[in-house]
Amino acid sequence: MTMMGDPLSDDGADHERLPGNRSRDALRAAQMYYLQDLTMNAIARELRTSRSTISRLLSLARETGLVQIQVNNPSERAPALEQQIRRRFGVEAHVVPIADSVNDSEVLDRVAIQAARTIGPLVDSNAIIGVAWGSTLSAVSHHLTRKQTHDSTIVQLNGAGNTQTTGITYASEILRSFGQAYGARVEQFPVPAFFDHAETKTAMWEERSVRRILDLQHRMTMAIFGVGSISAGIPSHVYSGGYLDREDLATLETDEVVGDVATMFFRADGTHRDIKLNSRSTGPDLDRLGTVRRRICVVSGESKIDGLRGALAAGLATDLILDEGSARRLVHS
Amino acid sequence: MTMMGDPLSDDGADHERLPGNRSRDALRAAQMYYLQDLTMNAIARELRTSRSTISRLLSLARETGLVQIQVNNPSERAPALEQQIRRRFGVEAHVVPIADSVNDSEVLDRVAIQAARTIGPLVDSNAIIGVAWGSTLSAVSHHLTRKQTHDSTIVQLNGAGNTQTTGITYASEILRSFGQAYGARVEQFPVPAFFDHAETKTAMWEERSVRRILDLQHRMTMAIFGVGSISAGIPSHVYSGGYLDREDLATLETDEVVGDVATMFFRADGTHRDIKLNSRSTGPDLDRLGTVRRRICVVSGESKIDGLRGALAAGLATDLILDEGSARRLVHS
DNA sequence: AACCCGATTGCACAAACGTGCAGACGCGGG
DNA sequence: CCCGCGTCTGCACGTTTGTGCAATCGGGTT
Repeated sequence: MTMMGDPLSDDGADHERLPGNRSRDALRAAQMYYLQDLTMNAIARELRTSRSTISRLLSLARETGLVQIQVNNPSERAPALEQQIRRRFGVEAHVVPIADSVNDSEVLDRVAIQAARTIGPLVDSNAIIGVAWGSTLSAVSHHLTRKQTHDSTIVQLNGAGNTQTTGITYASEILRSFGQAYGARVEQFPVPAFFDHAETKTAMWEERSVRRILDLQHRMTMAIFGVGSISAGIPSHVYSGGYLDREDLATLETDEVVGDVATMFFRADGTHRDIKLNSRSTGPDLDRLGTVRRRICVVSGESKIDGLRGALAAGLATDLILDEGSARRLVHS
Repeated sequence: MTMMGDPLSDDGADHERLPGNRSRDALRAAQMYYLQDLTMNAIARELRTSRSTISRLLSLARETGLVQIQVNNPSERAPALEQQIRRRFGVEAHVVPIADSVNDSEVLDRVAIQAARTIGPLVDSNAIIGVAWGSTLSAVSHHLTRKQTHDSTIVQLNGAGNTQTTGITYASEILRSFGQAYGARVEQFPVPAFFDHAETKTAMWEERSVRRILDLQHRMTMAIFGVGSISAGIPSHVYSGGYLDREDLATLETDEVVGDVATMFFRADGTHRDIKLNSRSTGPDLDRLGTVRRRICVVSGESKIDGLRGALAAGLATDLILDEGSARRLVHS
C-alpha cells in the first residue's frame, strides 16, 4: 500500500498551524476511544490510518492533557488513614497505596507520579506557583501532565547555589518542567541557598531584582515543596550536598532543628524563632508561607517522618501527599 | 494454590459493610493503575490476588464513577463545527465524531455513550433533573456512568401512557436508570402522553398529586431530552407508537408542525402558539422549559434535522449533543 | 537535481488486557 | 449434616494495545 497525504484531516479547509493539525486528530481519537469505547482498530479504520498511529495519538492526547483521568476519593468514606490524618493534623491527605515490600527509590517514583497527577487538576489560570527544589520535587517534575493555563507563573521558592556548584541547572530543570507543563512563565531565584553572612542577605533583599521575586512569592496562590529531615537515613540534599559546613550542622543540632521546608528550618514543635541558619537562608519566611492559599507537601519514605511532623506542627501544608507506609507511621504513634 | 480469606484487606479492622469492602479495593487498584501507571500484573502481585481480579476491580471502579475520564475540548480552538454551531444557534455543541459509513443504529449507540459521559460531569447535588423518554433517551440511559450526589431528583417530563400500553415500563426504565446512576429520587408522571380531551388535562392539572410533579418541573435545574421530527425517515416513537390517531396527525400537518420535544410540538420557526395538540399533551410548557438553567438536547441521525432546527429556533436547548453527520448538515445549508 | 535530516508511518512482535468457564467459597434451609 | 444457590476466584485463551525498527515522506540546503 502506498502513502496518501495526511489521510486523517478530511475537512482540509483551514490550515491553522500552531495548534497542530495532529492535536485535532488526537482529540477525535480520544473521544472515540474514551467516550465511545471503540477499540483502536475500529478508530483506525474510521480515520483511515493504522492502529499504531491511533495508539500514538492517544498517548499524545493523554500527555498533553487532552484526556484527563481522575480518581476521586468519594469524600466522606475515604480510606481510614486519610481521615485520621485530616482529623489529627488538619491537612487534606492523599495517601499513595504501596505495599511495604517495594524499595525506596520506587516508592519515591510512584509517589511522584501520583503527586503530579494530583496537583494537575488543582492548577488554574492566573496562578502564581511557588516551587521548591530537592530530590522529591525533581521526581515530581518528571511526571507532570500538561495543562493549558493563561498567565500563570512558576516562581522558585529558595536559592539553589552552593559552594561547589551553582546548583542552577538542577533547580532550573525542575522549574522548567513545571513551566512547560502548565504553559507558565518561569521566574528563577538566582541566589545561593545560604548566604555566608546574614548581612549580605539583608542587603540583597533590598535589590530590586530580588524584590521582584520576593514580591511574586508574596502573591503566591500555591506552593509545592517536600520536606527535609535531619534524622533521615538518607539525608536530604541540603544536609549532604555541600550547602552546609560542619559548623552549620552543629548549630542546627543546638537549635533542636528536626527538618526544613525550602531550606527554612523548624523544630519538632513547629517553631522556628531564633534558629540561626534561617537568617542566612534564602527560603520563604515560614509564617508568611503559612498564609498561601494552597500549600502542597510531598513526602516519600518513612525516614522523613520527623521532619514531616515538625512541618505539620508548623502548619506549613494544606495538602499532604505521602506514601502509605509513612502515613501509617504518622498516625500509629 | 489454595484460597485465603480476603487477602486484599490487610487492615482488617473496621468491617463497615455498606460501602462494600470491595469498593475500597477498587479505589486502591484504580489509584495504582491510573495514577501510578502500574500494570495490572504488578498491582495483582502487590495486593496478592490475580490479575483478572484486578481487571474486574478496575471495571467496577470505572462503572461506579470512582474513576472519571474526561476529554476536554480545550475551549477556544474547538473543532470548527462546534464553533459554527455555537455562533449560529447559540448553543454549546458537542459533536460526536463518527465516519459517515456507519449505520444508523450504531450512530445512535455511540452518540448515546458519549452523551451519557458528557452529562455525567454536569450533574451535581441538589439537582432536579427533568428527563423525557423516547428511543434516544433510552439509549442514553443504558450508558450512564454512576456519580454520587445528595438530594437529587429525577422527574419525568411528560406522560407516557397511550391507548395500547400504559407505556409505563418503558419510560420508567429510563427514569430508574438515571435515578440509580446518580443516586437520586425518581418521580414518575403517571398520566397518558396525550389526553383525549383538553378539559380532562385542565382538571387533572388541578389535582394535588399532579401539581406536585408540575412543581418539581417548575424547579428543574436541568432537562434532558431528544427531539422528534415529523419528516424523519424512521418516525419517532410518538408518531408511530399508537399515541396519535390519523386525525391527530392531520392537525399536526395543518398546524405546520415540524417536530416535538417531550411531546410538545413546534413549527419550523420555533413558535408553538395555537398548535391544537399541545393543549392535550402532558409535556412541559415550552416557554417555561426555556427558562431551565441547563437544557441538554441529544440528537442522533440526520433524519431529525428538521425537528432539531425547530427546537433550536425555539431556543429550547443550552447544550446540544449530536453526531457529526447531523452537525454538518445543520451548518452546511 | 541530488542530498540530507528529522518527523511520521506501518509492520511485526511482545506485552498487557478482558472474559467464558469451571471450581471453591459462604450462607441459609431442609 | 448435607445440599443448593449465588458470589467470587484463577485459569486459559483470544483480543487488544505498546513499541523497536526500517521504510517513506517532506522541506530545506548545497
